[in-house]
Amino acid sequence: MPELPEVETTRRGLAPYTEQQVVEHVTVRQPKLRWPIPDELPALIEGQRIGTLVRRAKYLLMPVAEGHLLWHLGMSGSLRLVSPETPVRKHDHVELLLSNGYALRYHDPRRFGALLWLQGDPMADQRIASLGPEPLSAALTGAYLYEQSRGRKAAVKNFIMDNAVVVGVGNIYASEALFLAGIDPRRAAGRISLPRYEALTRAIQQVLAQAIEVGGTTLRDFVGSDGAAGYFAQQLRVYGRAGEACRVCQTPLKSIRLGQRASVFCPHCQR
DNA sequence: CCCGATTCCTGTAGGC
DNA sequence: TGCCTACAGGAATCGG
Repeated sequence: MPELPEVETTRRGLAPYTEQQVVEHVTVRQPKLRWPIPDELPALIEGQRIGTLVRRAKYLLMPVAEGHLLWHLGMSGSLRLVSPETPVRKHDHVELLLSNGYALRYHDPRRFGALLWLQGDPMADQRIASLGPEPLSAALTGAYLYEQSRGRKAAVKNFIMDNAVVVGVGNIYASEALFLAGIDPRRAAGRISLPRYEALTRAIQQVLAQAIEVGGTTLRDFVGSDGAAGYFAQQLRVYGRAGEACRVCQTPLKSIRLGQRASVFCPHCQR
């Protein structure tokens, strides 16, 4: 389940091997991803040079010629660099043959990911333009979240997972950050104080920065690596631990559903 | 505008 | 051992 740290780790791993390379050939084996891969995409990028990779939210932007490839890893997608002779696996949907001899392969069993073409300025695309601030930028502050949340009745967990509010906070990191900040995930977003949003901001930044660090050490080598998810290595405090003891107070962690997804929290530490 | 429900997909885990 | 079902979830879209 690639969240922001995994996408950032992917960007860092791929950049040295893809930037300034020419896309010699494109193979699309399965165009039916979250959105269909445009038929004209191979013709648009073959023979073109790849520029500097940029991550925005959980999107990976790859500038090529007069536009950008927009990758999204969904929840089971991965990008890896292999020798073109490496046998193609089930669910290897797209392959870019690069001028340095590497093949960039997109693998995605659940096909929740996407590969789109953005002509011209990527910021003109609605799905990019409508995104909230990056969580690790100075734009995310307690005051910002406090202001954005006034009058909103949705649960705070759903609020911080809203990409129009702040990007890159998926179920895992939302759960972990709310635990660190001591906030009950069910609380109405509009009824949480400024100091608590300041604590929540610090918690979001802490869990994401830590995960990038871990990913950076375990996923550094994308060449020939299988891209095993690095964040599993980190100590999760609540996510996936329903019924187990809270690491702080030993109270059994509770699991509820918020916005159609599992939310685990400590009923004693989070209020 | 806001918010909750639904949808896409397949591998895995748990029950029997 | 094998069949069946529930669950995992990012983000667009729709309905109230």
